[in-house]
Amino acid sequence: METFEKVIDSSIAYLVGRTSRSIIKRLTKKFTDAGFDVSYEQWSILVHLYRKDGQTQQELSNIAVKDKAAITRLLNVLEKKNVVLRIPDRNDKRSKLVYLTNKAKDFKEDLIAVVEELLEEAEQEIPSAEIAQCKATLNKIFFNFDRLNR
Amino acid sequence: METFEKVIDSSIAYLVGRTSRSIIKRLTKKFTDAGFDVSYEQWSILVHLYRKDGQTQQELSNIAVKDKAAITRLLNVLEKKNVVLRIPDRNDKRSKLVYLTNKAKDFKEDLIAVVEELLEEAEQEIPSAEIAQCKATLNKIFFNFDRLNR
DNA sequence: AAAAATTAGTTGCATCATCAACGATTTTGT
DNA sequence: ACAAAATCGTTGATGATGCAACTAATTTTT
Repeated sequence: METFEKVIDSSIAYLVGRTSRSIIKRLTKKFTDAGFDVSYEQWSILVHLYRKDGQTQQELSNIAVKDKAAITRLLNVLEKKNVVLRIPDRNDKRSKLVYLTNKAKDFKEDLIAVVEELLEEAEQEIPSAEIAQCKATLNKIFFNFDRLNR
Repeated sequence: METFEKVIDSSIAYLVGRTSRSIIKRLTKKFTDAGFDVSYEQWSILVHLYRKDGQTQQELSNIAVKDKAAITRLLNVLEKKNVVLRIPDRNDKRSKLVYLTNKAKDFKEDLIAVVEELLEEAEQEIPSAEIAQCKATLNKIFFNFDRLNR
C-alpha cells in the first residue's frame, strides 16, 4: 500500500477522527433543530448525570474522559443555564457534588429521544452485528492507547 | 438493553468520540517526545500537502473535513512557523495555493514515521482483518452522516 | 502528631473549532 | 452583456480543550 493511503485515507486514526467530527456536527444540528440550547459537550456531561445524579466533578471527569478543567468550565455554563447545581460534599470539603435541576429533569426524555434518533441515523443500512463488531474493535483500540497514555 | 447503556457506554457515538480523543492525545505526546513542534491539527493539514502540494484552502477544507475558517487559522500558524506558504492563484484571484517549504519537506519522512508508529500502537493485538472491517464500518457511518450533514 | 504526599477543584495560558457576516472575484442565467 | 448568485478567503464572536500552577483539604508516612 502506498504510504499516504496508509497514513491518511485508510488510517484508522483518520477514519475515527472524521467520523467523530461528523457525529458531533450532526448532533449539534439535531439539538438546535429540536430547540434545545445544549451543546454536544454539555450533553456528554448531562447524560452521565441522568444515569446517576450527584457525582463529584472528578468522577465526571473520569467517566466523560475529559480534563477536570474542562469539566469545571462546562459545569459553569450548565450552572448558569440552571441545568445543574454544585453542592459542597459534607464528608469531603474538597469535593462538590453535581446535581440536576428540575429543569434538566424536565427535558431528559426529549433529549434522550434525539440521541436515540441520531444513533439510528448512524446505523442506517448497517447490519447490527457489524455495528457490534465495530464497537468491540473501537474498544480494543481505545484500551491500547489508554494503556499508553498514562 | 437499558436506556443508558444504549445512549452511552455502548453507543457508537460515545465509543468513536473517546477513541478519537485518545488517538489525538497519544499523537500529541509522540510528536512532542520526538521533538516536533507540530500539533495534531497541523499534521492533519500537512499530511494532505505532503501527498499533493499546492492545493487551495478550499480543497484542504474539504479533504481535511474542517471549516474553512479553521483552515485559514491553521495556515496562519504554519506560515508563521515557516512550514507552508500561500501563493495567490494566477488563474483565480479569489484563491490561494498552499505550498510546503523546504523546512517542511525536510522533516516529512520523520513525521510520517511517527504516525506509522502510532498506527502500530493502535492496532496492537488486533488482527488486521478486524481492523479492516472496522475501517469499512466507520466509513459507512461517516457517509450516513455526511449525507445528512448537508 | 507533624511533615510529606496526594487529591479536588479553579484559573491562566495557548490552541483550536464552528458560525455568520463581509469584500473581492468569478460564474451563471436571461 | 449584465445583474444575480455562488465561491474563496478573512475576521469577529463564542465555546471548548489540555497543560501546568495554585489553594485548600485529606490521607499517608515516619
